[in-house]
Amino acid sequence: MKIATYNVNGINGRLPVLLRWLQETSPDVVCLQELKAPQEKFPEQAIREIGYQAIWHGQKSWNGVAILTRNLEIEEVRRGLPGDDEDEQSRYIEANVNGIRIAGLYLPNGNPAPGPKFDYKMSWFSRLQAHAKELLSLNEPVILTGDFNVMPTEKDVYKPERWGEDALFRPEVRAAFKELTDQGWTDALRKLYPEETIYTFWDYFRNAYQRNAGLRIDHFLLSPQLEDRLLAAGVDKEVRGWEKTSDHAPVWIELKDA
DNA sequence: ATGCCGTGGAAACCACGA
Repeated sequence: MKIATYNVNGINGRLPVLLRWLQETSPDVVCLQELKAPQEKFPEQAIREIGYQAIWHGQKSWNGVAILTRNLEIEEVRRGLPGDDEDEQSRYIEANVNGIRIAGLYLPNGNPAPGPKFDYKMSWFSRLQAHAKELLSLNEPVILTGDFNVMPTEKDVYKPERWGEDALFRPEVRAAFKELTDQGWTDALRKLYPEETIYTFWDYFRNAYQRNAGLRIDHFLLSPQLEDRLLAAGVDKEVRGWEKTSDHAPVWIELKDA
């Protein structure tokens, strides 16, 4: 089973790219972030026509997350991360698919830091840690995936010395990510490629993609029940070079059948 | 070092992203 995550940066503006990528790579499950569309503007018909069903949590202008599947039933478990009833932002959706609990997330950016946006990021992060702990206690196969807006280590940044104060790389953010993984989650891409330079995002300007000035911020975290089922993982880097493309590239893993 | 690009929505610019 192939599972992918893709921050599309506007699902309607990006629809031709998304459909082409889905048709060329045929992932079984896809988590999308940054739909930037209200609930009723999700392009369900176009996605259905190429063989995918979907659940989504939209929001006007910003955020928005979805889970797509091909020939697999989606049983939605929750939308919205627990721990703050006041949080209106659409950044989290969770479902059971083919015996796996899949959480698709879009962790807040947090810039500028310090400030209220950074505080929101850190509080969202602690809510995620708390919920992730709950999910681990199920002792079932669970995947946390999406745009974490965190480069976990210096290897994940093209120029780490320039990013130390940034909300994606500040020490407390990296510490929060480590605290999360230390619960027992496996960073799937790093497990298979411990030393490689792997990026999932390149800025639109300064020819970042051409210079490979990238960041690794889209991740797959696997519960212990999935560790031995990880067959392969990668980044569909060429998609970042397409016309009218997102600033993120799709990331995927392949799992052995249970 | 930096929103230099790009999106969406409202308004003919602004908020936001990483």
